[in-house]
Amino acid sequence: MAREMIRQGGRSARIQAEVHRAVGLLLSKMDRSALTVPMIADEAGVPPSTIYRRWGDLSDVLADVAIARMRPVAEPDDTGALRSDLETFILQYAEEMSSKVGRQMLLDVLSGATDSAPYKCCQFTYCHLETLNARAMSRGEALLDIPAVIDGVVAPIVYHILFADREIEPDYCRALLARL
Amino acid sequence: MAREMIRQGGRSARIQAEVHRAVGLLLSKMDRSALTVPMIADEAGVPPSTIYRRWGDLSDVLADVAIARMRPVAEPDDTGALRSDLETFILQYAEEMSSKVGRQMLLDVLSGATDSAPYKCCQFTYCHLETLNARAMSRGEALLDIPAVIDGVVAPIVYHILFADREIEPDYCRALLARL
DNA sequence: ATCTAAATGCAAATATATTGCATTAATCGG
DNA sequence: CCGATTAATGCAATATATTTGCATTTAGAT
Repeated sequence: MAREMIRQGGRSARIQAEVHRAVGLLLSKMDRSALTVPMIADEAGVPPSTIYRRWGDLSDVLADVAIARMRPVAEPDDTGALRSDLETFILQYAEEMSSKVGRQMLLDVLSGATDSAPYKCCQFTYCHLETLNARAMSRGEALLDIPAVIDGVVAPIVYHILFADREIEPDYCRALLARL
Repeated sequence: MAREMIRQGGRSARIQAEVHRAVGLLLSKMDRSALTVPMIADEAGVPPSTIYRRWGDLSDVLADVAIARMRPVAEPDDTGALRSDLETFILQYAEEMSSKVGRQMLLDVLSGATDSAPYKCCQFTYCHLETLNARAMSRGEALLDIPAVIDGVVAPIVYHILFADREIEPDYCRALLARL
């Protein structure tokens, strides 16, 4: 349903913020699988029908919240060299996503009805890497082959998080990086 | 809920089969997002409560059906050499999973309440590759590094299918294989 | 300030999910 | 093969969630 609001101001924005806050609060107190739309509505102080109309269903609300939470709030750390910038970013990414809530956020983004959400989500990663490249460029370093980093490092990490077939330790991430 | 039946025979097995058949039929006729448990129950000729009790909820039923459909029914094709065996398998895997229903099956398996389903699902791939290795061994060929194939080929394919950030063409798959 | 249509709130109607209890039938021990 | 045991089912009642029509509010534009 409506990801982009047609009306930006006042009440509409307030409800969006309240719903996001409510979901965040509830997720911190209870299991995701127990969450319901009426619950969120109650916590946010709006009638359930408002949520159903604006978002569609529970999975859409959760996808919307998840992508909002994944949106980068700050520039990636500047460690002085591309190689360490990349390692820092990858280790942080792996740590965030391999937690229970991280994996669930990924699944929420992927399972929502909004076709563009998964694409947006991986664009966040892409943009991060472009920032590292821009920095490297200003330092005169060789640049990353971004698709190669995605395929060779990010993809295996995400794969093993989603399929839960191995732990994601820092050493494993470093080994993937070393293969580049 | 109950993935493994305690009672294997007669009615119980018949209901399981009927529910799987019903889901398959309905999925071929309508959109996944429109599917409901009462609908499946009606098509399968059982009361909805039976489905709720045995599986839990809709996402569990779909995960169960998806993993059953992904379970390999036959040995992978034998093309006479490991390299071509692997290429054949990968191209086939990519084609099956990159379709709309393939992507949805992956998500159903990953999102279901059964913790073991995602693991089982990627074990199917792992076993396939082991079969190729066993064959290669009998031919006296060098063996695949299976984790490297998963990380270097399968993971990027799955990543791009799930995040829908690029088409999965055969040439792309071949390029991934070439990097090994 | 006024107008217009999007967004909301409310409540009724509908659909879905849960649960207790009686019944059926798969499995086990003889 | 037969009866005993109990998991699994079917049914119906109940609780919960979702959808919808309509009046009202309000953001954004003129």
